[in-house]
Amino acid sequence: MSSPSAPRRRLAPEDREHQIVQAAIAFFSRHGFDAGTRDLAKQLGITQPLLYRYFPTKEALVDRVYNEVFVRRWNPEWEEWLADRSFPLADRLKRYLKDYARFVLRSEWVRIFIYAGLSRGGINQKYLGRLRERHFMVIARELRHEYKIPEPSDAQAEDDEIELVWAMHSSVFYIGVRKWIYEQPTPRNLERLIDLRVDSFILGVPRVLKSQR
Amino acid sequence: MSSPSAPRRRLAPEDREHQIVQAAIAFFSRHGFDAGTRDLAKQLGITQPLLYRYFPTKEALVDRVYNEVFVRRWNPEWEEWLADRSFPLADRLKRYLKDYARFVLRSEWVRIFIYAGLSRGGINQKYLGRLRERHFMVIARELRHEYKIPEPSDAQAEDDEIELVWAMHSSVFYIGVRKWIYEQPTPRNLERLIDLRVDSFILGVPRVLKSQR
DNA sequence: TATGCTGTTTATCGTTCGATAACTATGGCT
DNA sequence: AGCCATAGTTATCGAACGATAAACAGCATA
Repeated sequence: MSSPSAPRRRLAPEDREHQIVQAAIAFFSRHGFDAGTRDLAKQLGITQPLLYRYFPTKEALVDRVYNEVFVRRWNPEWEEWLADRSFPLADRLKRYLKDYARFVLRSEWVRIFIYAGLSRGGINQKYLGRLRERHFMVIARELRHEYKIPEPSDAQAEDDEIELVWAMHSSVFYIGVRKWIYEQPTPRNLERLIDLRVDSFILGVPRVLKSQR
Repeated sequence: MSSPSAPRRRLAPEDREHQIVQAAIAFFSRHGFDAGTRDLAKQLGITQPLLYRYFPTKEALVDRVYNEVFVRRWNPEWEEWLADRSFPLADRLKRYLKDYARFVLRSEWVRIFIYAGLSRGGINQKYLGRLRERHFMVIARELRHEYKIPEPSDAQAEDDEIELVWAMHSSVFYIGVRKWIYEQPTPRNLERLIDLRVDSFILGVPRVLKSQR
């Protein structure tokens, strides 16, 4: 609770704006983007019209939230880790997925990503395209290299590879869905879950791909 | 479009109620449960207050939608298929997952399930509990039997099994998330995707579990 | 200490929401 | 053919929404 008569505090515009965006991320990720601007303002300890000094419409604030969450915070090192052949692929995958999970398996990220898909079809497609191009394709290539798998002969075989990467990758993200969307209890040590998934991926997928060719 | 002046049609109450529920499933799954009752009524070609003759509140209608989608339509044969040792486990898993996918990988089901989690924490926990008890535990047991894996020694080892089943199972459901939430193009033949996932599961998971014990 | 810019609040508008009450008219029945 | 129970409509309420205009007040500057 704030004090009974909160003193009116003047902030520098960039500070206030940053504060609003951060609060909006937490607020909308919890209550959805249909939640009211008055409740958001109350959470900030400011009045509702003040939001409109910093954002012309609610829509603009929502756009800002999406951008803040998806466009920023993307670690360019991930791609380098995955391609670094001085480590076994299993280790690279574990390192990558653990850091990626640390970044993405948070309440706000998971929920906003899902909200985005539900209410604005296509807003996460840019993100997913980047994921496919910069991570999945690299993983597929490295997998072929390390396990001497023939190059895909046709588009079908190419899809198969990506699909199996999707399966492993999404099974990690889905841990976040279980926790933050379904509110299910999740095994405490995430690193172990990732190790298990990567190990079974490494043991299973190369043999499946070889048997297909 | 309906004709300019639609004649007022009187339906038997049970017919009208059924019609409303079906339309509500389609409508709310597309636009979310915050969408207005007036638009739903328009889609039905009736007026908004008529909805309140059949459901006391919007909340009641929403509850009805959840029940219709999750509680009904559950094939009890699934559990039998999974436990039927006259077939190899791989075949059982493929048969089960393909039928389960046919049931669950539809726009309304996927979207309503996700909406349910987002706005009503815990409403899908009953469903997920059933999934765990009746499918995941059976799969884990059959896996141990077919691949001569020692019984789990502690709760940790038990969780590991379930987690690896989760990984495969969720990677199938996630195909629906990609298609109906992210609106991504998805490889046309779903059966092949399931075959790939099950094969890599069967090749990878037993070896991971054995190496853990 | 007085001034002026501007960050912030109060008051309020028009719209849309879920929900209720009163009126209308359909179609099975005698 | 006429009756009447009730399915369905029209009209409307109060609350909550996004957004705007005008009044207020904190704080750097002089």
